[in-house]
Amino acid sequence: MIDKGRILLVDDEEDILEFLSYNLIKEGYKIKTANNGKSALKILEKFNPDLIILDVMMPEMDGIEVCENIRENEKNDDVLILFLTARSEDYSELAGFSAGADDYITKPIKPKLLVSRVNAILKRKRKTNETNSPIHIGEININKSKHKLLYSGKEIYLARKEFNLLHLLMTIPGKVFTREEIITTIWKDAIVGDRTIDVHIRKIREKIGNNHIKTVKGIGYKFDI
Amino acid sequence: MIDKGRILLVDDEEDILEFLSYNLIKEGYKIKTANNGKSALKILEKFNPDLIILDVMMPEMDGIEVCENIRENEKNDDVLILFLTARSEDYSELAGFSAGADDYITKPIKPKLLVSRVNAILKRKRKTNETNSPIHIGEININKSKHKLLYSGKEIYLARKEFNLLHLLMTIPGKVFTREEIITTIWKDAIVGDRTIDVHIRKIREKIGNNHIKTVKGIGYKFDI
DNA sequence: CAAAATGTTAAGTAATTGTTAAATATTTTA
DNA sequence: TAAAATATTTAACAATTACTTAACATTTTG
Repeated sequence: MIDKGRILLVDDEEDILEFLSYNLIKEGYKIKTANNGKSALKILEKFNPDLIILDVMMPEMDGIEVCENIRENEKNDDVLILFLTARSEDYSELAGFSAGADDYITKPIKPKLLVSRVNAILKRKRKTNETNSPIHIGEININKSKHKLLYSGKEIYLARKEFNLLHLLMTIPGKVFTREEIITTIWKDAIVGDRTIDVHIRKIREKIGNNHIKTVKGIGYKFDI
Repeated sequence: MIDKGRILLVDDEEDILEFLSYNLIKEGYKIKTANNGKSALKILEKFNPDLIILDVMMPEMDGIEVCENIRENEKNDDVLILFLTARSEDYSELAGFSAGADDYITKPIKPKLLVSRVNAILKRKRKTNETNSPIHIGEININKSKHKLLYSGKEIYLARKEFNLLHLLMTIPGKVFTREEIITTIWKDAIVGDRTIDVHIRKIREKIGNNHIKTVKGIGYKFDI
């Protein structure tokens, strides 16, 4: 089955984690679970989910707090957060939204509702992701509208051409972009010499290391994780 | 009472319109009602609501259709749409979200839930929409409606263009505003020379230091914390 | 191994932005 | 309303940064 997306579930009740997992795996999502805020934050670093489903009521660190923690780190700008709240806790919606939540679902959870909501929110995400929104791959975070590149959370400055080039490669990780594609995208109609791309590639590699941009001889370059 | 926002209610049942109106007027919202999709679209043109509450099940044109109609027109990009759906119609959420709804409430409607949901969704909107509300970032406090800038609590005077420019950059911290964006926002259609922006930037930097406004060569300027 | 393609360097060239001070505009004040 | 005070824009030039090139080295491929 195709990878529809990655979801991190956070709840202190094992039953609920299982219930959610069961229904979402059936839909084709990749799932990880955490039963408290701390371990959620830990898993978050490696798992790079598209969506976090977060119970508001948890011992120690509640959902609101976890959410705020997540949002503090710029790296997580583009992860979606969905709250689980008991129907009675009306107030929590307000606090939740201002803490940076994107949506919420009330308990008791109905499978059909859950699934349709998750599908909807992730569909929306994919749509906005295609253009200018931040791309997050592995340790690398690139945000075109902010012209900002984070590598392991550290900001690295790239000049305009370098930035655009890296961004282009990252829009479709794994895809080999031919030299021609690169030229027409980054340089439009300008005519530039043969070594120009290489020099830019070199400068990017100088800054982010040699592990990500791979040369495919005779064709072009690609970004790999 | 202060104008908290404008809401358009659309339902074919008069009882529900009254019930919703009663509860929302009590909260300080301005209300208009329509009992079918056609008249809703008509009212929409003049009333300019912040939020439309839309019943899914209506004769002739159902909520989904109305919603799609609304979203077709770019003018309505920023109006929020909230669906009313009977509990059993789970499927409608899916259709609703993909038609461009922002949230939904299930019938039977509980007043407290309704009100808190509406408050929350409109609060979120105001927060993102309100260009005039004070912005507070780090040591800097800028208040457009008062034309006042505080730096570490101390007032600093900025001339109008300087002020508008700084304010613009601060509306989305981190985002790089291109020179073109800046020109069209601050100068509207006026034609100004190439160095004008730089001079203003320089004056702002003179007053608040060089640590906040960053140059992104070839692109524009951004405000960073 | 030879040809083709890519990598590397440093230097030259181009493009962009910074800085002044003076020229205009605009607003305020008397 | 005229003078004074401020604000804004321009223009000339300096400084900085980005980009490209060219020459040569290295790697890959058939």
